[in-house]
Amino acid sequence: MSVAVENFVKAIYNNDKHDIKDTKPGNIAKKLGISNAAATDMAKKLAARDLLNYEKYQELQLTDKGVKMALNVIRKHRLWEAFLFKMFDMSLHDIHREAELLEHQTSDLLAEKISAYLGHPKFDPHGDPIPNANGEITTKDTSISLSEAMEGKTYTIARLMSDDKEFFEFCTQNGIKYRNTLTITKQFSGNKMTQILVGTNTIVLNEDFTKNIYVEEH
Amino acid sequence: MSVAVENFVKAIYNNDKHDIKDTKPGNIAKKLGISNAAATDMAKKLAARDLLNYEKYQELQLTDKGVKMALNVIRKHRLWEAFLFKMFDMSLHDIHREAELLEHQTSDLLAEKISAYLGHPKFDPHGDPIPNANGEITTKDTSISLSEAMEGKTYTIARLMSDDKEFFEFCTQNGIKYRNTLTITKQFSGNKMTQILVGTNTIVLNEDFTKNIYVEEH
DNA sequence: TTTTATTTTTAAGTAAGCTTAAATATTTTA
DNA sequence: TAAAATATTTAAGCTTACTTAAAAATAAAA
Repeated sequence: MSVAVENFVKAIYNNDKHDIKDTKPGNIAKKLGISNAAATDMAKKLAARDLLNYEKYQELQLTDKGVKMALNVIRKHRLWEAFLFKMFDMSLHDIHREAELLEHQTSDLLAEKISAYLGHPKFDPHGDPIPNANGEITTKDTSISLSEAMEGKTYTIARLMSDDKEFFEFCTQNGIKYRNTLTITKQFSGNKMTQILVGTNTIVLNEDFTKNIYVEEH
Repeated sequence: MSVAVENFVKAIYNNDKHDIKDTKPGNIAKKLGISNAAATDMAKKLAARDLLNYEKYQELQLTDKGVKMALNVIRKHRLWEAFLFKMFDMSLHDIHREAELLEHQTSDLLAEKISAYLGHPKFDPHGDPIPNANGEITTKDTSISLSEAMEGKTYTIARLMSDDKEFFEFCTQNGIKYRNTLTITKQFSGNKMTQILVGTNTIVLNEDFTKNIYVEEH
């Protein structure tokens, strides 16, 4: 299974989970930074390998086999994140970047060794759940996007979902991290801007940032 | 720099160091498990990129740039070996296999973090020297192949050079490991067979194994 | 030294993973 | 609902990293 295939399957899986459901080739292409034509092409090839269902102009749907592959890669990614986070003093963004590469070159054996070393953690440093060796996520996710949360309420940060370096730098600088607490002090004009309180810091976020922050009721 | 290029350059470097010097495409091809034609092809391409000097029917010679690339990859390989060896209970062969993959997906930053964590080690678990971040090997190598060592003498094991799983299993089972001591008790018919004493074990090795064991005078 | 065996090189071809440009279908909006 | 905008697909083409088969050169053996 090549890097391109693993990334394609992973992109569909992640998109399916977290975006406004749009798994058509164009949207996957955008996530992967490839052309629409390349994505359509790949979709056809993966359909032939029973990793996804493809019908012209329709959404791409992973088969069980495709989901299994995605979860296997995601497991390795998140284990690497947890491991690097524990071992080395590196930014969340740098850790993410390393994991993005290492995930494709990690045997199931090594993944298991890392998992055991960490005490089989259920979450990575962003708060994302780590699938077990069978590709099952045993924790249930009750988190909501901060852009959908309610003014006046206090939440626990459940996940930080982003590939963007600036987002993580911003979070680090402002105490926005996994398991910290925040309160929504004010929402402006249809949730386009959100004012939050983290520790003693009052911060105003726009939607580009709030949509990446997932929280749970306190 | 692709995996194929890194492995090609690495194969020339390693071969140049340790084999009866033969860096012609055919020999490199054999090491990499590709066809002679593919190796010739690659040699021409890498010559165009100033990584090696290529002249028809002649030995391939790495340029300074090529050596630098090789040492950068080798550094990452050996750091991973040292790191995995320290962290996890895995066989030397499994560790080698993981490192063979991870070496190509490791940033200089991560390599430096691993090196620092280990206290900037000078040798990996096979006894191979680890180049520093500038691609310099600061230790001088005075080891010789066991197949060239002398009967009756006692040596310290300096390096175990092999990709072969059975070789490492054999070594592990018989106490043949980095920094252990061995004595050559008998040599047979022009060094084709060598009898050694390791701890309380007497072992007879054929040349396929002795050529992979490097030793230093005691 | 000449023949034979081995290597190296060239040539032609393949698969994966991309690209751009044009054709076709779908979606939006007026 | 028809026109305009957008997205998807098809088609043609490129690069990398291989392959096999044949030609050419080198190395070994008689």
